[in-house]
Amino acid sequence: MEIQELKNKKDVAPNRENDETCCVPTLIEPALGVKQARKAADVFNALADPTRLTILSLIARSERGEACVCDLTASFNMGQPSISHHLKILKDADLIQGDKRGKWVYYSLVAGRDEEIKGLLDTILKIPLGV
Amino acid sequence: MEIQELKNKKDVAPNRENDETCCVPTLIEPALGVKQARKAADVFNALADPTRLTILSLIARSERGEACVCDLTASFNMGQPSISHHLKILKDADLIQGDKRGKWVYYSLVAGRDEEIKGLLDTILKIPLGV
DNA sequence: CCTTCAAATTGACAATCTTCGATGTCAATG
DNA sequence: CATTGACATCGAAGATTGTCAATTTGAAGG
Repeated sequence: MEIQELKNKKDVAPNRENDETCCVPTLIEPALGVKQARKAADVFNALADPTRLTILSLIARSERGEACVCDLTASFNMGQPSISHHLKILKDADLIQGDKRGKWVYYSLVAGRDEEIKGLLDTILKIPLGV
Repeated sequence: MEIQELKNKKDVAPNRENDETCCVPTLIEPALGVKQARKAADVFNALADPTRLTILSLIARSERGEACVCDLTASFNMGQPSISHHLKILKDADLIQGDKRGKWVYYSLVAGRDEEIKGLLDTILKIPLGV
């Protein structure tokens, strides 16, 4: 998850008049800030695990839009600490929020990003499984 | 990137009539197939790196919708093998395609998934950088 | 208080990822 | 056909990740 600065434009040849002569880069516009790329990668990284996607899906499709850790733990062949670990990653990426009520903690999609998150899931889940 | 089956429904208590008594999971509907979750996680994983996001952004915003490896290599403080490695990951996730013309290989967004990919990038890049 | 139970945290380990340097491949060119 | 340049592949080093077992925290109830 290391990050690197884009090289200064001056470091690369400025023009490509004759396209076939040599590899003279047409450097593209200020594409994406370093911080922006890092932040976006963090969000995608939170989504880059089957368990976490399933957790999100379970929460998104649950009757009340929330699920407690014990609900989730019961749904996987995996220890409770692992589920807590995944929940923390989703929470750090601002995808879910926890609400402690009594002894239980109920997780739901972050208010206001509800539709955005469901949209991301839907986009990806439309992809055919291939082969 | 390990995957696990959802536990059988029978493994968890079936009802939650009295909400406050105990943690009796309301198990949610067949949320997400294992294969589907894995495939989706692979795609998100390909997007979960700042360098790869920047590469995608450079390609998407380039004048002709494509860039050769030397263009990209010139844009990063990183060796050419590393760029090739990232390109392979993006290609394996069916996000980009390579076209060899002469000595050069030109990469572009996969035809037909053009808009989908740009949509994913836009969704995430709208996220405020926060703190 | 003392116990119980839900959830978070810690420490350890194996597996995976990012990067690099070195080498291999393949098209163009002389 | 030998060389050059663009790109891919390989092997290794170091960092990061996912999982588990053990422990800790914190609220509820006796």
